[in-house]
Amino acid sequence: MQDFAAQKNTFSCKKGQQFMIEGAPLQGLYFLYEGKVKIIKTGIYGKEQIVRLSSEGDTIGFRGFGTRNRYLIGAATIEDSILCNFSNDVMQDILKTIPEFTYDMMLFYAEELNKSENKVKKIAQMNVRERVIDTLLHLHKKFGQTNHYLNVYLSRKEIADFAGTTDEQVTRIFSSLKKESLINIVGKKISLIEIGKLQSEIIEHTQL
DNA sequence: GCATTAATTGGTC
DNA sequence: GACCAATTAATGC
Repeated sequence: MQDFAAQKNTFSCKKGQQFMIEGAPLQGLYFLYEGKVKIIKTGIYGKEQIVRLSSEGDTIGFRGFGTRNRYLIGAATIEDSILCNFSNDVMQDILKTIPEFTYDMMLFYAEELNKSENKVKKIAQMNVRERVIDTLLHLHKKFGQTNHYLNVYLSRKEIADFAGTTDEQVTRIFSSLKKESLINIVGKKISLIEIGKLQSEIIEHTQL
């Protein structure tokens, strides 16, 4: 494994930088050392859909190697990040040489596919308010909360892209949630006050 | 400090 | 619930 680890290419990215572009030729697989990244799919009208978010230790671009020769998704940093890149050749060597790694990879794929299916279901079945709440809960689960504030700063637009709606809707839902004292917002910092209530609101409507 | 961008709010379809 | 417009707040230079 040491041999393979030597063949990586580490680089850093400033906030908002797109390092993986839709339609660009494959450059292997990325590993996120530090920072946060959003995975994007751009629609025909220039609308972005955030497919998933990645934090430290996540693998990015795993859908894009081996099969097709171009990426089907894009990725951009949402804060200053450090990434490293493994080329296709290196990846294939690793997969063919280390069965344990390949097995872990397979479990990882299965897991991600499951998450993806759940997300599709959510977008299709939940209303906007529920999707925004779900996004907040996801952020809470993924990045955690310190001093009662989420450890991630996303613009309204980015939250909208993730929830599959528009930034105006996100703003409106934020204000009503704030009025209901379910969340609190100070600048870009978001605080989930009544996590239990937020969760129950989603579950009630999901299990109908 | 000024200019650009993001957030908020109201309105229309 | 999306799109547009106007105002205000925040941010970059």
